[in-house]
Amino acid sequence: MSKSARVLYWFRTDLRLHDSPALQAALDLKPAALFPVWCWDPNYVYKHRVGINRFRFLLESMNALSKNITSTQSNSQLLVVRGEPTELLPELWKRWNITHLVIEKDPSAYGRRRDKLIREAAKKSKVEVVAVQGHHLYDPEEVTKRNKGKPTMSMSTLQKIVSDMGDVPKPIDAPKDLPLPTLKDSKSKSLKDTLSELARSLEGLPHYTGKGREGPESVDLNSTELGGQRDKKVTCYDTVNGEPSELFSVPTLASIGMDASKVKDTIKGGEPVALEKLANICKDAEYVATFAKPKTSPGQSAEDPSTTLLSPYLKFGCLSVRKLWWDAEEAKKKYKGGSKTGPPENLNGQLLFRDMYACAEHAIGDAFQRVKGNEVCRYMDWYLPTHYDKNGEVVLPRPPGDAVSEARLSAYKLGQTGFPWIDALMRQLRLEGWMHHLGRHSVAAFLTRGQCWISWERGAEIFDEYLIDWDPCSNPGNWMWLSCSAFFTQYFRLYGLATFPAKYDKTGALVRKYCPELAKFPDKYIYEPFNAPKDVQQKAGCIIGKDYPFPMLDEKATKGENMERMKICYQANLHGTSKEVLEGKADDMLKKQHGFKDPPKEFDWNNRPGSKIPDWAKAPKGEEHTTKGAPGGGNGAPVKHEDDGHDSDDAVYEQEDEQKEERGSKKRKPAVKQEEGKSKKKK
DNA sequence: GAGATGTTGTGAAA
DNA sequence: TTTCACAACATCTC
Repeated sequence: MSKSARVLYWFRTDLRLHDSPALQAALDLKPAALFPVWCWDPNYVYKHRVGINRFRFLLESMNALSKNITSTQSNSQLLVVRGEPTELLPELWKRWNITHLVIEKDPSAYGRRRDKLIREAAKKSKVEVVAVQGHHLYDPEEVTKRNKGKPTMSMSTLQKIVSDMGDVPKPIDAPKDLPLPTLKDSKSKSLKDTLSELARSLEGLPHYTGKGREGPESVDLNSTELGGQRDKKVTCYDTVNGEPSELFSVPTLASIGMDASKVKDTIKGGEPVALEKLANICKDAEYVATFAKPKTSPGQSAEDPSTTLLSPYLKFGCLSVRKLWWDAEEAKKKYKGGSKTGPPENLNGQLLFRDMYACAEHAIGDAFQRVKGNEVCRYMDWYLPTHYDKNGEVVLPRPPGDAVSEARLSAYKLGQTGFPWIDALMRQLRLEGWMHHLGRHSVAAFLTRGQCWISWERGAEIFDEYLIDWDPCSNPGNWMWLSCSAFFTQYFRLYGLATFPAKYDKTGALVRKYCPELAKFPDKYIYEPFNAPKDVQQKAGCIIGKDYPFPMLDEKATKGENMERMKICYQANLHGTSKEVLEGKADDMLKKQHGFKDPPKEFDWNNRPGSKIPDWAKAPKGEEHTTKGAPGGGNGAPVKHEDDGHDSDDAVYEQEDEQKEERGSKKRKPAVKQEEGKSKKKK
């Protein structure tokens, strides 16, 4: 049987050749032919929020993989076909006489939904499917089974389960040879011949014209209308297998309608880069052996990170998680110094957290990315929640929420909140597609339970769009953690917008880098330039309220109100699957029972022009500071943005004077007036 | 049922 | 630099 096996190896979550148990399983079939395929899925192009940086990283990784395949087998390469996998793959099986489809298990909810359809199609086509776990340390399916179908909600739970599952498997080497991707009666002598033959075999296939099978057909989540980064036409689906001059080639950024000049490619994709980075990290045995995540500084940039910055490579499978695990173990052994760190704070512990979120997501499914229907997610009456239609489908674009929250979300996304620490982090994210884990803590807590009281779903969407390493399990998992919706409950622990970064870097290097308009402020005021006396601001060449925005809210006041509000929500003890939540009555109930306040109503944008904000940090032309195009849509609230910052000088000085007066009493002037009357709990 | 524990808070006091 | 109160959560162990 195995002699005549003809394998289609479908790459998805595993853009590598080293330590790929699935690829090994394919080779174990001793196939007569092996087709290394990437199906350029329109659902990923249109129906997932993916920004330029993640697409760039993915395309680089695909190109690197293709090169790697060719250097292993000169007459092979990554065969990129463009179309809906459920339609296209069955055609390939038929035309290439495929007997086996081999895949690395994709444990995400979307992956499982897609693969279920593929399995059904394969059954009809009499193609055998071989699916092998390889993306995590342990198989989320197996862990969930051992946890009786329940989500793994704590590190100790996960550790207890996996302690019975044996060691993490040792990594295996990359194959030294690969079978050829040739047709049964092939006469090809070269890669070029092979590609031509394969292209001829696909003649007559219609090219894909839709926007993916998932969700409403017309919706393109990455279009600029919906706040995305696609401003040009998608052309990658004009052919099934690429242009005749570059058959089965990796698409370009331009062909997915995105402009590469808009991002900074600090983090390069690909398996070779990943392996080199890992080797360099493991050379420093002390670093690996004493690594303690909470002690690493969020104030360092991607060029000189305090962490490994390997997450993007794990996300796309450019790096095997088992290789990282065992190389770290080996490095640790070499360290003869004092005390070594252990899980959960060490490197291996970080990988265990990744598994914990994957296993939790596996048990919950699609709802893991949302509040509603998510049994582990505590319900809070956040502003800007996700809306659903009568059929329970998410409404896109999202109907507008209150104007102030929309405006705050927009400023947050652009890094123009008036809080340097938040703005530097958000601009770093937008520009480079990465942010230190503790920086993510800061901005996530700020948006949700800390200051803005905006749903973590909105924050997760922004991360979804900008982060290279976005992961369907870790990202929502961490947003629930930081918003105290799940996994973590100590809501009285909150990150200060100046105190927390100052713990790591009193000089504010990250702020100076990403908020250059603030670069000349003395250390004392770098995280709170709005507290600097007027002469200091003048000397720094940056007047707050004119060259850099005034803070968009009062940090301490919102902190106090929101903490009280968290307490009330915890007492109400509603979750995503509570009856009141599913029936849409939770907000009214909470409001009635606990006297919650309405959303804030005033937002004085005239005092937030920010004329010295660098061009790259500004909103795209025509979308300056409008909530139109906020993630998931918006109401286009009347938020004004003055590019030159001179139109509203009177208002600026008025505010500055008030600020000066209040400085004596160490109280900051909030940009948003406080609501009349405090919320009162009834107990 | 009590007490300890939980990767990653803050600010004052010792 | 370390320790503890803050006002207080859920979960795990005994």
